[in-house]
Amino acid sequence: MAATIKDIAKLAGVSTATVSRVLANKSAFFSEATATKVHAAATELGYQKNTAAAELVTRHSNVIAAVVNSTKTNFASQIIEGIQAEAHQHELNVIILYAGDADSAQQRRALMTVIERPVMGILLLSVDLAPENLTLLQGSQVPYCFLSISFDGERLPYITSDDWQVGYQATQALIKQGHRRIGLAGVDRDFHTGRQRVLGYTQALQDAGITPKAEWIQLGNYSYDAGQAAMQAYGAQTELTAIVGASDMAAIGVMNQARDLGLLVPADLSIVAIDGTELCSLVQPQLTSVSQNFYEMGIAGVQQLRSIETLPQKITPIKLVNRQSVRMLSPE
Amino acid sequence: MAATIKDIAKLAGVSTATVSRVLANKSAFFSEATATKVHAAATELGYQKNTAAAELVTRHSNVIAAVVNSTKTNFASQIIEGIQAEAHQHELNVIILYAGDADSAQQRRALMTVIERPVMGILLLSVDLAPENLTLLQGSQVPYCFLSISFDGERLPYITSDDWQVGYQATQALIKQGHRRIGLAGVDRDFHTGRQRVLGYTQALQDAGITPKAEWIQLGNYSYDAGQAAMQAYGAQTELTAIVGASDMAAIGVMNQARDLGLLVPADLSIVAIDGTELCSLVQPQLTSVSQNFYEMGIAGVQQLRSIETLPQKITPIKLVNRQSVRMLSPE
DNA sequence: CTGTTAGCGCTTTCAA
DNA sequence: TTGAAAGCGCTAACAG
Repeated sequence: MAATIKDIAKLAGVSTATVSRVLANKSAFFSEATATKVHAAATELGYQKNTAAAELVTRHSNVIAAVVNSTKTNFASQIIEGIQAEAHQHELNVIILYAGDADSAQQRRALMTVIERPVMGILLLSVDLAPENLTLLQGSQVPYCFLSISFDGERLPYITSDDWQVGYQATQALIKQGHRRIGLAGVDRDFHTGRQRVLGYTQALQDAGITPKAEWIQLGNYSYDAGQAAMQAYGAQTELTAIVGASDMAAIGVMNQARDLGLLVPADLSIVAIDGTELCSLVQPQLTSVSQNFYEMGIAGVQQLRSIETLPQKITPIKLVNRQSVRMLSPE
Repeated sequence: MAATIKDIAKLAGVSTATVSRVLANKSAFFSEATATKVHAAATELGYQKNTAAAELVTRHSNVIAAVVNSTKTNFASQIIEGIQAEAHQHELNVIILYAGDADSAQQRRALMTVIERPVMGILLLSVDLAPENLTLLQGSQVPYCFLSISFDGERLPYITSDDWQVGYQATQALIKQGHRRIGLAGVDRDFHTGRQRVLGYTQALQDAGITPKAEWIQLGNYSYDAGQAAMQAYGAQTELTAIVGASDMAAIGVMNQARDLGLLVPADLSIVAIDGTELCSLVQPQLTSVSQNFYEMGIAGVQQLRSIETLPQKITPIKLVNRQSVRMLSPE
């Protein structure tokens, strides 16, 4: 049986109120003498505070919950690092929950575990909530903010990159190197994020006077497999000289499949990845990428939760990072 | 102000006890009629249970906390998936905390957040606890188990692979392909796990009549950088024909550095990685590995927590997975 | 089947 | 500076 403030009170010969005060360090509300007694008793009993009980009365919590869509999202860790850094700066603790990929039941489970307990806010990393779960979240009164995902009509609070720009800049980087037949591999057009990337991609081509063919865009779910499948669809004889991978994983899928088809990167095919996680510098050749600032997303997310007024949307910067997967194309 | 069972009780015209009963679905302790009334009232008020309050009285929690050493541990996600699968099977929820790499303060923070609240158990993934934090953990009365890490003298509960075997089998795999001058790159000899791997490696060589030179073993912290540094130390003119990477990351570091030195894998240098995460099939050539069963570690961890009797240690199986980074060496 | 009562461990007025 | 008392939201005897 764990010791409680009651036990301490008895041992120190004071009231529980006093114990509570010195333990909470409400200085100027107790004397040095009693403080010493109380602390002594506490250590003697190996006292561990029951924060849950305290939160029950203060109706206040210092934990932030980060809900992640799947263990496979390789950029999540960067966001989480940002969250932790900012949270710890403000004496906030963070817990992480995995909500599964597109599994409404798993999402619900994760949401429930945090909603049913006192948390000061919920950050949803790249999770596309099922409608019923969104209702649940909104009904919970807990402040929340989506990270690395955006929405169309609904006015949900989110922080992410400008996905249109992401698509545009990735494509433009290739155009600048002389490429004109450029694919886009592994995007998901079912959601806002993907649609924006497609739009940016298309616009970049059109601004260069290029009309993209429908088959240049290969849809998918941003995964390695999606990248592979896309490259298979393009085929060894593809007219494309460059491809934008919808994510790092997709880009790697494209690259490896290209190699299997006998295409060398970047000699035969240039690739730009979207995300810019450490994966890009792990593979050979290292992938040039449009890199998102995931760390800052995390920071901004915590700030959003802490701010009273909700300025619903925020955009974090992106930048092109040149590595080794793009080659300048000389005019044919 | 969120609705409580009191509100429901009032609205439904019953006692809070009854509300509690139907909401907890203690069937046979209430009539259909009242149940309907209560549920109606609950939905009308948008009631959300305060589980923290409930746990306070039942002194019971259904959440398992997984403490992970760092966001960079790339195999953690597999363990977590195992944990979740097993946990959900038993109506348990899981939360994850990051404890930082070797930062005692961060460790403490993570531990505190879970110890101060009701959790049914704590799983520590590959975290090497500072002595004072171990004391903290043990004093908390909460069941715990280490995963993917082992200890020497102390009788701490842990579940992991047989690291001696890991080292032995990785080395042996190379020997079987005709290699005799084999390095070990990126191991950390400061901890039990690393020491065991070194021992296994050494024994495998000796069993083949080979006496390893001291410089064949390059110490490090299992990271990409450690792998790179190791390969740099070996140098382009190395006598080694094969290297065991202490982790996937280390192996990739070795491989990329080797390429920078003009060495081709596996033509000039064979590599076996330890861990066998998806990283191994992402890189080119794909890395042959001694693969650990991380998913099963997660499952076993939850089972350990649920079992009354603590059978302190458990070993999960490993297996050699042949990919593309090892080449048979013809006799010179 | 249902209500009354007590109490989980803690904080916070209010009085002293 | 301290203690008594009330109560956070919930569950669990116990009695009816």
